[in-house]
Amino acid sequence: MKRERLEEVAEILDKRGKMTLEQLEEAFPDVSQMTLRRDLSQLEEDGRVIRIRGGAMSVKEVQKVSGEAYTKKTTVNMDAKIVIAQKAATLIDEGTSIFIDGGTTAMYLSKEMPDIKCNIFTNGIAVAMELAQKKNVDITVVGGQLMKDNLSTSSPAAKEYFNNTNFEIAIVSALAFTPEHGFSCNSQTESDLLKQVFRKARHVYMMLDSSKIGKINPYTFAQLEDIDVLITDDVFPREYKALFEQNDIVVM
Amino acid sequence: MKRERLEEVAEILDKRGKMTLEQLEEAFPDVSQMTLRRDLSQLEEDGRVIRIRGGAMSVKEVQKVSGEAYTKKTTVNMDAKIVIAQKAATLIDEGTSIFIDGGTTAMYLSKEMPDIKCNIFTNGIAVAMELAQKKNVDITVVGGQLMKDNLSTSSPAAKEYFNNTNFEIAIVSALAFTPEHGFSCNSQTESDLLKQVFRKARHVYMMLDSSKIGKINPYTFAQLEDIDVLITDDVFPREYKALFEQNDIVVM
DNA sequence: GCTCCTTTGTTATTATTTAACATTAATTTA
DNA sequence: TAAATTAATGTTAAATAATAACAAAGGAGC
Repeated sequence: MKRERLEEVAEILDKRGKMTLEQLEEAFPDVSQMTLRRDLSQLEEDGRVIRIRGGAMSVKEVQKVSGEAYTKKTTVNMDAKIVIAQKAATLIDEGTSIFIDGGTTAMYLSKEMPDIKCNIFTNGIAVAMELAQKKNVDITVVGGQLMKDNLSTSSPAAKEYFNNTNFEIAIVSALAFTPEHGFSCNSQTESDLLKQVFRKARHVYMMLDSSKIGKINPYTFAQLEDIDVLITDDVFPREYKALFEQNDIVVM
Repeated sequence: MKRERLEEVAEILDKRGKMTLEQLEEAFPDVSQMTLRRDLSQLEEDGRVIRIRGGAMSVKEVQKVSGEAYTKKTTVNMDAKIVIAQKAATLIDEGTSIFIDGGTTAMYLSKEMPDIKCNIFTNGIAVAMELAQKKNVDITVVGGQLMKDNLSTSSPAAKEYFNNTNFEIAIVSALAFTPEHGFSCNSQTESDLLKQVFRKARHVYMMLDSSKIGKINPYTFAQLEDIDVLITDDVFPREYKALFEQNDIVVM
């Protein structure tokens, strides 16, 4: 109930750019002003909205106003990534030990995830910061050199460390996929780390939005047979879907 | 006169990200609040600033906020910490290898720091995210369990890792200090980590705002003789200053 | 010097936000 | 399932901030 409303408020603000509290009250006649205020506070904490006197403004709008092209990866295929992340979030059970990577999809996943008792290992510091808001989640961050483009860390030492760690699930995404080259990324040490994670994980879930298909990145970290479940969006090509299913991969 | 001030207001806002009117008044003691308000109105029309209740925010900051998970923890003694951080930032030279801790003062330090070639090791993920914006800085994040209150990580494995790492400078802060109990924090593993860092650092700089004095936290990680330079604010008690200087510590 | 115009300061008014508490709904636990 | 706990919402009063309106001060041009 609250969750949905929050989402709606964010959406209408993204659409209209800027609204006064009065306008928001008109749009949501069933809740009090105070509740809307509280919603805005929360959206502000999530970085989706800026509160201004008398109302609020969507961050998207601010970016437009400032005239700067916002070239971050966070916007590429963002809607698909959110849907994928929401789906993945439903697969997380209480008490499990999970590895999550540091990609943008993982970032959305950590936002959507329920606040349940579980152990999460991640190499994404943005993911870690997001998860830090959930009080039941225990977080362990992989150490190592930070890559500035995707805010993820990796190191040979971390790979060693994971020798004696086990995961129920590893939820990762790739920067690129082709049937011949498998799933690939752009960092050697990250690739090594992920290979090690897969060795220790009981199930591997791959989040792959369709924009990644047909692309190749330098370091392959997984082939079709390494993964168990594929979570993707609805424009995922049919022939690829068949290919995955032939390899006993559940496609969602 | 007006033009210059407008420019200055815009600059300081770009730098500090967000300021209350009160802070602006401190920064511009010669003009009235109303004038500053009018300045903000104008900057808002120019699209350089977003006015929020109680102050304003630079558009640049808004863009950052939208990318990051924004954990707002408006700090106690924030002004003192900023001054301390600014001072500490001047002590960083090109090409050095530096350890920075994960405290809030360190967070401000990473904002104020120049974008020069250097290697920074940190156990603070908020610090790491901030530094990620500087393209010349090479960042290594300490791995381990994340403490949600201060967004810092630590682990015995990280301590091992630092056995073969050297630092020119370690810049840290403490949660508490008394002459008898030394510098203390609230985490055993973090304390262990810092002790190890001090062993490998040529110089240790301690950032300590005066609100920390006379307090005690459970884990002592350093005594007076372990540190070389103390960076503090101007309400630091005189008798403590003498005490530090007796121990060959430079007080700034 | 004066006059017009811009900038700044002061105060009173208005509007918005926060805080505090009461109430209801939802979740957990026994 | 009911009781207990926690989270969400609503209501009101109090605090806070923003605006408006006007007065005063500073400058530029004559």
